[in-house]
Amino acid sequence: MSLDSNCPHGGLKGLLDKSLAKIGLSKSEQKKINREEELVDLAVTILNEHGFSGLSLEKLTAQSCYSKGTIYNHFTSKEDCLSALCIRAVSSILGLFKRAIVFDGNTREKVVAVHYAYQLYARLEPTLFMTVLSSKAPGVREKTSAERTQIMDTLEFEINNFSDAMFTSAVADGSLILPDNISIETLTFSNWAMSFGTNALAASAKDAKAVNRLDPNTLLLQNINLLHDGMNWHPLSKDWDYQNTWRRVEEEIFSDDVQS
Amino acid sequence: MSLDSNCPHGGLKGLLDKSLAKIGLSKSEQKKINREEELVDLAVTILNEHGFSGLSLEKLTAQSCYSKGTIYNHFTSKEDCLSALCIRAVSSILGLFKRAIVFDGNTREKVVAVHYAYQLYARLEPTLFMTVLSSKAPGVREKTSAERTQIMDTLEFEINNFSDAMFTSAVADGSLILPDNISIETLTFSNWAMSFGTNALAASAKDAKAVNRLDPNTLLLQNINLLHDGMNWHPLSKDWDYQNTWRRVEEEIFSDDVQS
DNA sequence: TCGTTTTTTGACGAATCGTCATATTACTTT
DNA sequence: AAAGTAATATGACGATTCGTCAAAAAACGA
Repeated sequence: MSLDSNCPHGGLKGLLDKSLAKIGLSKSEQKKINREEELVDLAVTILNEHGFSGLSLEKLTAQSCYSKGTIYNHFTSKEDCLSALCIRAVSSILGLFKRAIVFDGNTREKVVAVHYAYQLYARLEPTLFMTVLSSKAPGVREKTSAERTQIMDTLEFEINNFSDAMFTSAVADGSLILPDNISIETLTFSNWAMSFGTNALAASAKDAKAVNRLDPNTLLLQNINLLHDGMNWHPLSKDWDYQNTWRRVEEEIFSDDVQS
Repeated sequence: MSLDSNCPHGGLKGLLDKSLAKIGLSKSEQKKINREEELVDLAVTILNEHGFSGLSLEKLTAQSCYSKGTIYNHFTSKEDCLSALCIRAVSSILGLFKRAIVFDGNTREKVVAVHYAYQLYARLEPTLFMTVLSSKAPGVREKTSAERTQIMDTLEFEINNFSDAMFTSAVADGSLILPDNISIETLTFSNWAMSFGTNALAASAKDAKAVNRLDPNTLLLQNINLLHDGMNWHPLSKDWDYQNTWRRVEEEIFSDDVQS
């Protein structure tokens, strides 16, 4: 992302204030925000290099140009930092979802596109993807600052509404009829569970025989097709080539991201 | 489990050798095995009390009656210890599966019973349940001793065969016809992913709105029903009362476990 | 009983955690 | 521009954890 550094000892200090003071933000507040972004970027690097348990605020301090105190001024604890990474991850995912949903197709295809987006993120950023789960562990949540918990809740609310809306519009256009005793909320959760479960297992157990005996590229699509067929969502997979949809999503929406 | 202690400073030393020397096991080898069991028990306690990141071999040393060196004689690292917990978890789960599979019903009901067992374990031992995932993270696997990795692979193979066999017999009795391009292996994985995803999210995100707006008791059953219907597995959920199956499994097989 | 092998012990250095008194910087007022 | 005040940054510190290793103790064999 940003290669800029607010490093107090760096030579660029003050040169990059271009976008500060966008109404109501003091110089220092803006600086703090920039630095936080910078620190999260760095934390992502460390997370990818040293894995989950290798992430320490000690390392973050050492690799940044700031001191212990400053770091702890941003993150109240290692867990709080992890939650910041989680927020980064969920924001990115939501961004991908919003790109996916405009796919040109029927509602079931649009949802396939969203699942594609989810899987893409899990594949490109496997560790970051898993932070979403780890940061909800009791021990982590407790040590997360109130503000960050607030932000996470908001994000979660937004992603939930996004998902609910997909199924609501499918019901509206008649392609999906809610099964007995199954609510929109349940469908949102079913889709989330299947997609999360598939991606999590595919990522972390990819060496296991249960996983590597399967084709990773179409794993999620097959699972999602089974689920959507079970919801009796038209057109059913026997009547529509969702493999083709999958390819189209890749080409038409995410071709740039796949290369990287 | 075992309340016995092989503690070198304890007063019971040597009193409990009853079952030693079952062909080929020397006294000391047997002692080591007993102690390992004892240590894993203790590690489970610590894991449940202090959570995932609170588990340290330091604490294990302090709370056991052994010294640092002895502990490190059993577990080459904290991660190796975590893998031992994972093995404990998977063994327990496999045990529950074997109890569930004899449920008196059709093949789809039997699989529902197995999913019930999985969910039961996730509910009774949430942290231990999650070790199965955490212990597959790259950083953990690398630091796990070769012998333990071997054991985990064996267990995984066994649980996989168990699952494959369920679907094979469903195909054999005609209730399930394999959809196009869908293999037994894929079905095993789909079921695993859905069940794991549901249980993991239900456990770790139970405070989140996406989850707590739903009924936790039937969450998994609903998701599994959608999946099995999608597989076109007879009898379909519209033609059979799987809620009743769910209750029967609870009463007839796991009533003792539910209380505890 | 004595000597050899194996196991156990706990002290150690390195890394990490989170805190806090002090130093520095930024902002305001004159 | 200088002085004063408020906000921020610094890094030393004690506590905890990690994993190692030489020495002590126990187990074993003759």
